Amino acid sequence: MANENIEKVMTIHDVARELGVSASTVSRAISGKGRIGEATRKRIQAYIDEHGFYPNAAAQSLAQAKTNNIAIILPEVKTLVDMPFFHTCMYGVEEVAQANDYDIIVIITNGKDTKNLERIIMNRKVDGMILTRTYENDFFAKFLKEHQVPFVTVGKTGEADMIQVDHDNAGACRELVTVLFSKGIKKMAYLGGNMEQMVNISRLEGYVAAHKRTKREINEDIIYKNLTTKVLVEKAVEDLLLRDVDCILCEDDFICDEVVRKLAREGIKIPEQMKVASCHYSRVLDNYPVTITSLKFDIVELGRRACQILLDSINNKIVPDMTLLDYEIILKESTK
Amino acid sequence: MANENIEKVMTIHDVARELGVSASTVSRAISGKGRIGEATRKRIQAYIDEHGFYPNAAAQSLAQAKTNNIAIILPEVKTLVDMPFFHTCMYGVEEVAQANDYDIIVIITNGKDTKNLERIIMNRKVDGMILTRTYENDFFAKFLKEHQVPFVTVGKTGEADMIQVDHDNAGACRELVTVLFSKGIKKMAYLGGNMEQMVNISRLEGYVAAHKRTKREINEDIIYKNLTTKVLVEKAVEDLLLRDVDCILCEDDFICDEVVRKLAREGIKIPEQMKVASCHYSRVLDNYPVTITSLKFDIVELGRRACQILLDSINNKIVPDMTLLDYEIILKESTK
DNA sequence: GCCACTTGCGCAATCGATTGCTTTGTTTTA
DNA sequence: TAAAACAAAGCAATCGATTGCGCAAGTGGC
Repeated sequence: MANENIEKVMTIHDVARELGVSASTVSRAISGKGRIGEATRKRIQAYIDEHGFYPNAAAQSLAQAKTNNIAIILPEVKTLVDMPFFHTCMYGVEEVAQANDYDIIVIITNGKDTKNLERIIMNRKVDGMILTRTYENDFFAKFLKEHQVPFVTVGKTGEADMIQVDHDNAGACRELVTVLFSKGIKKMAYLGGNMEQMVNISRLEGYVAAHKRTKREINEDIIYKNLTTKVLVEKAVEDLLLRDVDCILCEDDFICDEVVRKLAREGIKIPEQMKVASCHYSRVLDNYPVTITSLKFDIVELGRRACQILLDSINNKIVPDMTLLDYEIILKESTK
Repeated sequence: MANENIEKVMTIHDVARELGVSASTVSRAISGKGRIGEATRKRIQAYIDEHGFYPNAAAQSLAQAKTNNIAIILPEVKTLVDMPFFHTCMYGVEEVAQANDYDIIVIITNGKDTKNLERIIMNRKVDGMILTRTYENDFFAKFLKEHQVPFVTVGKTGEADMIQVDHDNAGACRELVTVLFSKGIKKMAYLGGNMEQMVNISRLEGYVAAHKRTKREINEDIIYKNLTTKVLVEKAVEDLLLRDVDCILCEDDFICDEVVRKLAREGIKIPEQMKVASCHYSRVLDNYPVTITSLKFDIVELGRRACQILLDSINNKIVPDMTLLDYEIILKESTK
C-alpha cells in the first residue's frame, strides 16, 4: 500500500539495462578503471548526467572495503563558549573532507570510554580518524595504532610513529615569553590548565625554555598547573599577588578571562600594575576595556591540514610524521 | 608482502564455521529475529562476547537498506564564538544518536548549495537528517520532503507537514516583553537579525504580539531588522537614541553584545538611562559589569529532542508535527 | 500409531556495487 | 590469408550480511 508510492532508486543495473550494456561496463565507465571504449564511456556518462544515477554507498563500501568516511573525535566540552577550538577545527576538517568526497562522522567522547571508538572501527564505518585532543601517553591513539587504523592527531601525543599535526605551541610560547622579557618584564607567572593534555605540556615547555635561554631562574612557586575551574584560577591570582610578579602568562583564553576579571575585582590595573598575556587568542579576549597580548593560531587551517594528511595517509601517500604550523604573536596594550 | 601483516577481520561466516552452525543462525542469534533455539542463541552469544565479533556495517546497510547514520546540517558560521548554538545542539543530537547506536554525519553548508545534500541522500549514506537552521520557505526542507527523506528541523519552517522541534520563541518573547512592560517600560526598541531566518521572524512576532495584547501601538521606526554586522547594530543604536526609547530588546546575544559596548562608549548607563534585554542567553552576556535580562533556552535538550523525534520517525512511530520546548525568563539588573 | 503442528536450523537468493577472467570481434602482422 | 595481438564488453564470483523457504526432528492430540 504505502510502499507503492516509494520510488525505487536507480541502480547500476537499471542504467545497464536501459543502455543495453552490462553492469560491469557501467561501473567501468564511471570509475574510468579497466578497459572501456571511449564511445561507450561517453554514452553512459551522458545517460548518467541526464538521469542522475548515484551509486549505493553501502554496496560500494562492501565491494571496495572503503567507506569514504572519516571520524573526528571531539572531547566532551562543558563550556562551549570558551572552547571554540574543537569546532573551529572541525570546520577545517569538514572543508577538506567535502572537497575530497569524504564525509565526517563526529564522535563526542569523555576521553576514557573506548566503546564507541571500538564499535565504529570494528564495524568498519570509517577509513580513518582524527583525534582532536591528545594526552600524554594517549590511550585512544594507542588503541587506534593497535588496530592499524589510519589516524592523525591534532596536537602531539608525545610518541614517535604517529602522524601528528599541531601548532608549534612550545616554540610560540618560548618566543612570546622571550619577547616579553626583552620588553622589560622581570618575573612572569604561568597559569596552566590540565597537565594531562599535551597542548598544556607544550606551552609550559616553551615558558621554561625561554627562561633557560635568557638564563633566568625558574621559580616553581609562580607556576600554577591544573587550573581547571574559575575558583582555582581566582585562588592562583590571589596567591601570586603576594609574590611580586609583574606579568601573568595564561595558558589559554579561558584562564585569561578569569584572570582579567579577578584583577578588575581586585582593582589592579592592566598593564600599569600587572601585565597579562594569553597563549591562545579567541574572541573572548576582545571583551575587555584593555586589549590583550596573545598568541594567535589559525585553527581552521589546523583542521584542514590534519584532514589532508589523513586522506593522503589513507591513500598510501607518504606523509610527514610531524607537521608544525605557524603562529602569530599579537602584542597589545596588556603588556605595554 | 605488506598485506600479510593485516589481520583479516572476523566475519559472520568465521563465527558460523567455528561453532559448526550456519551464518543465518548466527545472524538470527544476534538480531533475535526469526526462529532460533535458546541454547544455540546462548552458545553463539557467548562466543561473540568472548571473541568480539562486530558485523560489517556496509554489508548490513546493503542487506537491510538502513545505515544507522543520520546527518546533521550545520550552517557555515563565521563567528563561532558568537554562535555556540549549533554546536551545543549537535551535542544533544550526538548524545541521543549514540545511545541508539546511530552515528552522526556532519555537513556544513552555506545554505544555498544542495550538492552535498543531494549526494548524501542519493548515495543513501543516512537514514534521516536534522536541519539546524531554517528559513522561511525553506529550500533544503522542501528538497528533503521531495526526496521522501525523514527529517526534522530545529526551528520552524513556516510550513505544515514537516516535523519541527523548536523553543517557543514567539511565546517566550511575547512573555518577556509583556513582563517588561508590566515593570514600567514605556517604549521598547527591537533590534533583530537576518529576517530570512525563522527564529528571528518568531521573536519579532512575539514582540508584536505583546504590544497587541497590552494594546500598545507598534512603532515601525524602532524596529530594526537584518542587523547582521557590528556596524549596523551600532548605527541602529545611534539612531534609536534619538527616539526616546527606554528599553532595547535584542534578538540575540551577538546583537546584545554590540549594544552593550556601544552604550558604554556613548557613556549611557544600564539600566539607569537605558534598559537592555536579550532574547537569547549565552555566556557572552556574563562579560559585562551589569547582568543582562534574557531568555534562556536549553539547547542541548533541543538537540536531544530533535534527534529522538527523528529516530522515532525513521522507525515509523507516530511523532508530533510540532514540538515546542520550554524557556526561562531571566530578569537581571539590566532591566531594573 | 498416525497426522497435524511447531521448532530449530540450513540453503540459497538477495542487497548493489566491483573486478578477474573469458569471449567476441577487430586490427595488425608475417 | 592465416595467425597473432589486442581492445571492448560480458559473465560470474565476490564483498558480508539478512531473510524467505523448506526440510527434518520433535511434540501433542485422538
